[in-house]
Amino acid sequence: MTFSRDDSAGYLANHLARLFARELQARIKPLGLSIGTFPALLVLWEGDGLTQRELIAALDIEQPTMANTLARMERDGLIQRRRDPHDGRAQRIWLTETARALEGPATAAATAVNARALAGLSATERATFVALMRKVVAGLQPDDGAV
Amino acid sequence: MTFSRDDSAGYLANHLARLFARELQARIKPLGLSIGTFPALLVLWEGDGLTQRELIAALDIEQPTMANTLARMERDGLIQRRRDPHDGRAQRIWLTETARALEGPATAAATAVNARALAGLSATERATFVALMRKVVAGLQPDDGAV
DNA sequence: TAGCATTGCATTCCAAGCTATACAAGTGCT
DNA sequence: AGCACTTGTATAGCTTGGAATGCAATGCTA
Repeated sequence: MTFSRDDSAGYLANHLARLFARELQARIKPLGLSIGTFPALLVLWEGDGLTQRELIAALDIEQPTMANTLARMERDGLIQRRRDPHDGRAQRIWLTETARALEGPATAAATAVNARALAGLSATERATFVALMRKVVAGLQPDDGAV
Repeated sequence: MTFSRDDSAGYLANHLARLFARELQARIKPLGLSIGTFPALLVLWEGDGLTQRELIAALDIEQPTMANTLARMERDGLIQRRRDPHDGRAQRIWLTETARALEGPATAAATAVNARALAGLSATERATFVALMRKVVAGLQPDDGAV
């Protein structure tokens, strides 16, 4: 009775994420983007001027990871950081024109990746798949040591 | 019509994998293991004496990643590498007693993580979830530029 | 059998994620 | 005002993942 990788949700989730990452990277590299910045951009395209803390809350990323990602984004001309006038600790994050211009092509690339990934599933299966992932994420999210 | 993270299979897969990784790491760190070695160990527990190339094929990991992982495993006393007598390029990978002894506790930890992750799903949902992940992985796997 | 292509692995360099830690700016209390 | 506490970021150091490249051993073929 060995532990079977292909029956393990965790193993499959890891494999799945790597495959998605490979696909997405291939498609957005030509745009000058890398996958780590993508989640942050998705949030900022909806509205920028957020603090690092707000981004973290939206994305469930650890703070040092986000700090690091933002540093790369600033280096690569995707964002600017300006101190919050009311709170000297915080910085508000603003997209550059470059980053704004990438919203269309970048989300199109992500949509294409999702489409390719789910190509083998029926419409019902796709909906089920996404719903189940959402459910598992939600259940795993907090320190749900609930009774 | 913005791109919605929580409707995106790719975003969810990434989030899911991070949550699984956090959980598993917490549980196997006390054993002296880290998550990157886990897939390799699962294969080797089924039978060692494999080459790096064979491990890579089993796990769909890039070669430099595996080389790196194996180097850490050797450093940490989990494996030994011995040259293949018939092929001077290849090395065969053998588990140490330490690594062998960890099979029980480590797979128990992974099983516990899976159980916790899927706790909110019915038995049917669990089966569906795993089956769908497998299907998407399979579809994404090759360079399926099929006509 | 000499030359070339292939194979197996290592190395370098980078991104992206994490933990642990540090530190400065704000807040609250006295 | 002074102090402790909290909050927002940054830094150091590690793991895990990949691309690009190098190199030695092997295999193939003319």
